[in-house]
Amino acid sequence: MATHTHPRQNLSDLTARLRQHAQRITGPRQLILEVLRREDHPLTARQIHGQLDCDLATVYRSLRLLEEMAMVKRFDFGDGTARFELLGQNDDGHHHHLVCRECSTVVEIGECFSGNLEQRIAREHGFAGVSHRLEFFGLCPDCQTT
Amino acid sequence: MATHTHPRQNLSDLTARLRQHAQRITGPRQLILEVLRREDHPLTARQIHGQLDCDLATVYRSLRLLEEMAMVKRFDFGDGTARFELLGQNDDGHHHHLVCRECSTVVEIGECFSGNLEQRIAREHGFAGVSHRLEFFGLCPDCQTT
DNA sequence: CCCCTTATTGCAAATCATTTGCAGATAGAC
DNA sequence: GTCTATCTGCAAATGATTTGCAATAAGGGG
Repeated sequence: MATHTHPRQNLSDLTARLRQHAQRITGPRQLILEVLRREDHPLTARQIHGQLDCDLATVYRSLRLLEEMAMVKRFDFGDGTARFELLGQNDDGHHHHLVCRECSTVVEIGECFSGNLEQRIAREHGFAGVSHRLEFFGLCPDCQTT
Repeated sequence: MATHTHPRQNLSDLTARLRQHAQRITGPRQLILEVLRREDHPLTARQIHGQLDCDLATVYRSLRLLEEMAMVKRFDFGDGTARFELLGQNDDGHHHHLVCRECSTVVEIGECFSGNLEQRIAREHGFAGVSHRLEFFGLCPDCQTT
């Protein structure tokens, strides 16, 4: 099954990480972390906001902060809306997704192509610090039968 | 060097393709094709509009049309702005880019990981018609020295 | 070559995701 | 409890992209 990467960390671990960065532990931030912890798939800011009682702008601000602290990772499925996932303590969050073109179901993909390709591309073009963004799209089992 | 895929097709070839789809050959459309043909890297709608004398909305509408006709391909570098490239006659446009995080210079990448990975992922999760989106990001030679 | 129908354009206003200014609220140090 | 820098809520701004609508132009038919 979806081998997700969240060690199901508890809230106090999360707030501790927040505190380390000299950030305040506010109500909204705890709520956002709870929502992200509860769901194990990428959520949009709007989806998170829907399960909360705070301003949408605060959700965006908090997500941005959490992203800078490497507590959440931002994903882009090319539909013009960013998705966010909680990152584990020592998780660099490098993984990809398989997204259904029809119903937007998301499956997490652990695998990736060999790092060789990336290194070769970097070398060939003289680029440094090369990373990549990779997502898969297709029709999920349910949507095929429809 | 950038082995780009444009066969440097001429305008009449392009308008012929337009005509085949029962679309009218209008001034703006010809202009947009000319701009895309001249530049061999992905352009934003705004950049295209900057080299033209027609409404920005028309540029968006035309690009969407051309995309549906598979004459241009849309790319997403994750900065919230779509880029467009002209496609060759029998080009499916499948290639990737290496984008400089600093100056946004774009290098076209012909290579891709083996299709095996994609097929295995599709099979493992029961998805059909799986495709992928892959872009590389890094620091170009110029921006490293700065 | 003109006419007519229909596709297309320009313009302005609408959307949508996301950001920002600012005044009032509140964590957390003392 | 006080105090101050950090947050939040709210409203307005931004930027990419889309859309409604009346005016315009492409291209087939005569």
